[in-house]
Amino acid sequence: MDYKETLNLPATDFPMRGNLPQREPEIMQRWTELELDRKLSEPNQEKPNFTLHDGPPYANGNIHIGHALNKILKDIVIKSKRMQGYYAPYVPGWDCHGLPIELKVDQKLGKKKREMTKAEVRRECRTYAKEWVDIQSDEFRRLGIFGDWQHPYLTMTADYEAATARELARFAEREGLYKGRKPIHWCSSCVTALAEAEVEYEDHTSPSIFVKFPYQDELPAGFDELAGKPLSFVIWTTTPWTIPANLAVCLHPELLYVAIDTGAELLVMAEGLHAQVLAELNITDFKIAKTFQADVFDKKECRHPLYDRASLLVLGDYVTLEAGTGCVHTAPGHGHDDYLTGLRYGLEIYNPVDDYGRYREDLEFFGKEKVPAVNPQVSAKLAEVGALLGEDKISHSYPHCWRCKKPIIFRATEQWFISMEANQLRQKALEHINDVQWIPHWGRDRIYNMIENRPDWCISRQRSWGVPITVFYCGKCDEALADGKIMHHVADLFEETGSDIWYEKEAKELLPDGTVCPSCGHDDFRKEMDILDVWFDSGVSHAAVVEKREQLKTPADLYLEGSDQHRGWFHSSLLASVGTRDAAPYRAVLTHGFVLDEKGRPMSKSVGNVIAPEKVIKQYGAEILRLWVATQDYRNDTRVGDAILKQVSEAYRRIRNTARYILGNIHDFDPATQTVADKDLLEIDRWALSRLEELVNRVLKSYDSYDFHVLYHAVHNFCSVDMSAFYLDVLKDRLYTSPTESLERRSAQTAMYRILEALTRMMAPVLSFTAEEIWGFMPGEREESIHLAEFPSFEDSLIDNALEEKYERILAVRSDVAKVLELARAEKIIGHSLDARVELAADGDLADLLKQESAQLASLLIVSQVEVTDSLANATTGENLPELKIRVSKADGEKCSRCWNYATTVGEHDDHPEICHRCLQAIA
RNA sequence: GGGCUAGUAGCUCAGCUGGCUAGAGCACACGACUGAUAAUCGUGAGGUCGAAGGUUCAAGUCCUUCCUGGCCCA
Repeated sequence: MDYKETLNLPATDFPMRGNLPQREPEIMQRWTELELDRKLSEPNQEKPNFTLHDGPPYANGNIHIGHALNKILKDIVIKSKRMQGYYAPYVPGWDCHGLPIELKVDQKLGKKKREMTKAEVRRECRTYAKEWVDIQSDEFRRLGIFGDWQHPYLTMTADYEAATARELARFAEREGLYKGRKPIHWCSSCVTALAEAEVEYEDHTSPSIFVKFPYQDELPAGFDELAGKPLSFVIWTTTPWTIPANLAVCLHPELLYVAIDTGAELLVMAEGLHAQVLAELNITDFKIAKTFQADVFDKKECRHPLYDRASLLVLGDYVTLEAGTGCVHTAPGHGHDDYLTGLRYGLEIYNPVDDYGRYREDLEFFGKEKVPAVNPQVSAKLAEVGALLGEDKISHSYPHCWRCKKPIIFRATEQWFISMEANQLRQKALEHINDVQWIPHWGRDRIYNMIENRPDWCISRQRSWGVPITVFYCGKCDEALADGKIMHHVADLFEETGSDIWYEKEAKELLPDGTVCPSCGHDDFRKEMDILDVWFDSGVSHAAVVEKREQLKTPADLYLEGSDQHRGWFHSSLLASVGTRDAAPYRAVLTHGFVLDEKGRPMSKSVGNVIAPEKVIKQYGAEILRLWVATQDYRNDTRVGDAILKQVSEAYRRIRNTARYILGNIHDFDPATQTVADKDLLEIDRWALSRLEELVNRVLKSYDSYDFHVLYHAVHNFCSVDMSAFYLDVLKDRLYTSPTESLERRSAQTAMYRILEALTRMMAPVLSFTAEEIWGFMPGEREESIHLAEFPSFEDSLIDNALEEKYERILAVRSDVAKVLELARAEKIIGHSLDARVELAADGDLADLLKQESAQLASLLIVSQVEVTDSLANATTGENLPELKIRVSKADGEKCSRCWNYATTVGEHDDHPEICHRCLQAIA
């Protein structure tokens, strides 16, 4: 007789292999049919609201693995919050304005662009951005990200642009907006400002000159020995044309300087550079008159070598000994450091160069001359007045225009700024930083230091694809009209048609009727043609999105982005919100690190180590990418590569197979009618549920603290160690051989059902596809999607510590026995563990435990017989438990052909000579 | 150069306020099973906790310096 027919073996259609690349789209189809995105986005007043506000990715290009990490993390947060009973809507957004898109469109249009109006070019940009929004939207959804994909926010829609303009108006109303000057890259040939991305660096030969700046102030105390001879500070520059704009000479506050006595005069330069400089200047006959620290010269005056004005001595940390003299020529209108130094010392941001690269007409000696062609004349003039110490040529890397390939210059231009000091913006922002929970905590220091030291926020860009700065200029007196009320009026116009109207209508059509210039009374205006920095666009999303959408709560509970956003979005959002609302836009900020390759290097096309999400999805499935996110401690940098993904797939397989095995064993279980009450459960089943409850506790806490990798390891270990290697293995005998309706079988099924049910719920935020798949195979009544269900609640009462301690000891015995079984296996005494008979002896407590548990030990050890005795000769001593003695031999009796246990009762019955007594009863 | 940050077995992670031979899973090697089978079970081998100093009865855990990475600035 074939006794296999009498067994209850696992049976399920749940496939062992995930086949994720094919199956995931099918599951997504089901989600679409269930309208999950809509159901989960619908406003809900009954549940507490949890608002995670999405930081908008830039709408250009396919998503990369960093986007995937970011969105999956957000999705895990959203789903876990929802499963904890919150209403947690997710409104995805995109950053649509800005230079990269404008440049791409430029490229696409080519020469055609010259015949197009700004408004037409902007329409092209809009179309381009929308295309990428749609592509990225599909890519994100393919990752299993849930959200209101039908109603995302885009920074280029009319309502958003109107909101942006309003926030700018608010700054204007509070007098936080002002016009100032700042040096930017400028191409005099193209007559245009250039962004950093449009600048190419190439080798270029420049003049190299040393110039004396005569000291004209009183000597500091203790410098008497320098009196009597002319004293000069020596600077070095490769841009003689900026000398006319010089306003200062910068020294390092801590480096040592020397005064060199050449006989006729005294020259000051850094101590660490003097030998080199004097050699270049061919000065051989000198002595060091004095060595000193330069800070005593702070704010003393030199005289400009050409003009009748002072050049201030100032201090700056950025002065180095790499080149030059350690005394740095400073023209605040022509250099970045110079500019910042100028701001610190209250110097004019002076720029005598016009849009075409010509000196202003009134500049003495060089009026109307073109820079940098004027260089030789400047040198000659310096020589003429005796200020030129030396002249040479140098080849170095120099910025060039990417379009016309000509060298560019750095020159101060008129720009719009948000003041960090007006309304104490800086001070308030720093205070509000402390109201926010920064995760990890060091995010606080990071952003604090940045806000503390940053200059005023330059918000203007000389471009067209963006929100216009809604300011007018008087056509007569050129006074800027940055009036809050008028700016709100323009914002109202944007609300209807978008900001394109700025480019389509005349100033007077945009202004309220009867507007006149407050300073001259004139009524003819022109529009500002600069646009806003895109960081301002995204920085006001709290106003444009969170405050406006009824599903969202303000301030948002969480912003979650990469740690680069301390400088980016967290930063601009904080300033935009504090500047207009005196409050931070977020309660908590969570950051993740960057995705590196397997060796820890940043990914780049040139290195060829880029891992595209698309490829991972094709090869492994989006689920593996999601699980990968959960394996990593994302607060630090994370790594990804083939080996790591393979490892994640293996972990996935383990979890999937655990679920499959349980499904196979509960296929005939009806939870509504066959559940065994807690008090009637077998002991080991209660143990399993106790372990489960500890897992539930751990997992819920991990979701709460966003420690997803902790929960991943906990779940994986539970599946591998508690379930697969012990509980489910031990259960096999009972499940397969016990009568279908027996308490033994139903008790095991009750436990397994509850375990899988809880496990599935807990994994759903991470393994969103697989959890749904399992959910569909579970017996019993349930929500139509796992994503409409909630987490299991933690029941402290289900944890039985005494029981767990007992099983911990039994597991230690089991581990020691396994080692001895392995020895017996090596000696060919046994093959399968059921071939074995185990004798045990122990001292003290352990002896009591073994005797007490002797009846179920064979089952727990998965051997045919266990005998507990008081002492054992020729036995092996336990490694975990030195008080334990173990002896293994071939089991007594014959192997039962039904349950495969050895028993002396096999052969006792004439009708069923091949099976044991226990099986005989089971099939009776 | 500055701000922030990381460095524990091949990989992913534990290791709380310093205290038992530094743990887990995976991968690897070897073996078992063939009633979880493109699965499952067992055993084993892997770490001078980035390096060097120091504090302490005691340091992966505290301090100093250095090395190698990452992000953001310059």
